Amino acid sequence: MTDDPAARPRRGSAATIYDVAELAGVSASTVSRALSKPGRISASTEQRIRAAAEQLNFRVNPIARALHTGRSSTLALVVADITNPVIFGIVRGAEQAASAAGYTLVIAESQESDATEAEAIERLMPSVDGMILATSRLADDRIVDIASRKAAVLINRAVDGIDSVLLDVDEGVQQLISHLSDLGHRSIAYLSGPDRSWISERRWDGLLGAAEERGMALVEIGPNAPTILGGREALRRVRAARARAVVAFNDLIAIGLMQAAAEQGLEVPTDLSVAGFDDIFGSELIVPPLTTVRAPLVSAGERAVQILLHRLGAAAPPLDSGLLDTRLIVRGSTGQAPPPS
Amino acid sequence: MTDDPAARPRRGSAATIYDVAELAGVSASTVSRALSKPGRISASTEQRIRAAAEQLNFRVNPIARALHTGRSSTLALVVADITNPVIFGIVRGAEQAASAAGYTLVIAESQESDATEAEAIERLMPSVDGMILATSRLADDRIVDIASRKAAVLINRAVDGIDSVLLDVDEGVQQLISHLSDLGHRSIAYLSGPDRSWISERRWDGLLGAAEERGMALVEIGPNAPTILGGREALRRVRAARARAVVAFNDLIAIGLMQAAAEQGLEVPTDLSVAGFDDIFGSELIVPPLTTVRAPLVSAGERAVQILLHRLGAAAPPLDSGLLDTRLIVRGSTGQAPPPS
DNA sequence: TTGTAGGCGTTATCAG
DNA sequence: CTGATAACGCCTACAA
Repeated sequence: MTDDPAARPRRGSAATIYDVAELAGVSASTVSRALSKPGRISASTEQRIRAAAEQLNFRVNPIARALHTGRSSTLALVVADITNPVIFGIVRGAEQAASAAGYTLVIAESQESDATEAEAIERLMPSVDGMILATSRLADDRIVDIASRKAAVLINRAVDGIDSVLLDVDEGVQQLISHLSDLGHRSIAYLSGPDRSWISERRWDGLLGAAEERGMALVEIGPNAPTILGGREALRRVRAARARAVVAFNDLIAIGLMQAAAEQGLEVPTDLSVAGFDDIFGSELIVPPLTTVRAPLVSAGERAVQILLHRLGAAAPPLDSGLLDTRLIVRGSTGQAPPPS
Repeated sequence: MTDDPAARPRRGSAATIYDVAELAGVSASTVSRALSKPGRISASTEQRIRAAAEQLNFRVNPIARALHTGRSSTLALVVADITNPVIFGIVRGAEQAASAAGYTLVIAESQESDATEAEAIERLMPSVDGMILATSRLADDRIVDIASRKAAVLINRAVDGIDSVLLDVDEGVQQLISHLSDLGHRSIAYLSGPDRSWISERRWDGLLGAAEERGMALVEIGPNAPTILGGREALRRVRAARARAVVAFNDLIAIGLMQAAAEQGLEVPTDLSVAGFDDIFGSELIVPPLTTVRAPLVSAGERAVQILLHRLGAAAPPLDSGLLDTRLIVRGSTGQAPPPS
């Protein structure tokens, strides 16, 4: 006696399993089973259900599923600054790995502020299955706390007991120092990154060790904002230090330094050798092209997702679980040390 | 007679409004009200509820809320290629505007494939409140279909009846053509973008109009992949065409062309003037720095989000609703036309 | 193999 | 102003 609404979902909104069930003449739970665990259901009904779902253009509602299962098939990637080209590679790698596994990636930017970062994390926490912290400004204990509540993986930072994707800085740093040494440099200035940046300190440590080995002098100039502007502003102190070879925390700083140097008539690499880290887009575009320690950023993003998926039981562990290699890319910004004056 | 579990939520998982309610000695619905619409509740109970929520470290579960309200406070941004620097600005603007409004941004990459794009959209559709299609490869009718099911806004593409953020190409193009004309160029080659790219055709149309006005010759060379490699591969045809002034679909193509030209001993801008579109990161880094038509990408991303939020009733309409201005940035890659031979 | 009956955490409706 | 109660769409014991 009621009219038959089976052929279409109610009022414009998306079809539900009930609509499909009605059309296929089965119960909603059967539909649910047919769609989520194929094979555990009679072939003929499964056939009918699939046809009905198709006809209704049905999609499971990930939100409803997530509410019940507690898993949203969503991963969060938290970064300090989206405009930093270092992030691009990580984002790309993570996005590809995530979507290949049927996961969605949400991106949050902390804008270099730990308060903003903490807030973004809290906000995202209930709706993601895991978090990737790519350039966290958070203190170790905050990170431990986060990881205790949700699967988490760090990129380029180590905290005891927390999964992380680490780069083998030493490898590239050794190559870099040896390269500069070969060019006759005996003294190096390191333009450090932001204060309390874990990765900046790792790079500094690596440089320190490598410089000591070769009896080279090393001074630190910083902290510097990890941006082109940060590099430009560092020139003054570089000149004051009479540095002839500068290693910057990242390529952005190196590029800024080179720009400012050029404006003041300083020749790179004749008067000043400059090297960076990361090998971002743009590093080989500038003149002279930048000598830099390349980091496999895309792989880092990929691996972070793989680790997370493995932790979530949604994938096999990453094939290769060691450190990611870094290596020196020699281009034109480093040259022979000027003769001692 | 039962033990009192009020002080902590059950077994490790996050606290719910019931936990808060129990601790505060009120009902769950009161908690819900107190937290979502402050003021509509007695000050004292609201006080107590807030304290209890605080103590339990309670966060509303966005998934549960979304299931009931049908709104997830999430926006999707669909792009063709994350590695394309044009996207960076859009992502940044969109992310900032979204998170400022308490919205989450999810990013999906279609990898230049319309099938992948359609799939990503279908997958995201049920769990977002709106979609931004930034570089869609989809046909008009598919887009219309999507927009009929979910709030949608296009960037850099117009489809009848669909909201979009458009750039005033003509403005920048006029300036560019007039600039080249002033330099004595009478003939221009346009390196077009991907086949069926809406924006490439708009740029072509603009160039055509401006060139006609000035009686300049214009030829199209393409289609080209919108990448550095695409630009490199175009050099051969540029030489064959004896072009002295080239306008590339985007900066990436322009940069690739300049690289290849330099390798073959062609001087820019002496032998060849090159200009691009977008003013991406890197355009002013290369040598000579690239003359380009700047697009306000960050603003485009911002405005797309604003439009969406307005459509969703979550914000006021964008203050300025006209076309976004583009304008010529003259740098070193364009120069005097060589004397007629 | 299939159906029934909760329940996931929240909000909205409707009484009180 | 506050408290029951019923959805939201899906999944999963438990029954049949």
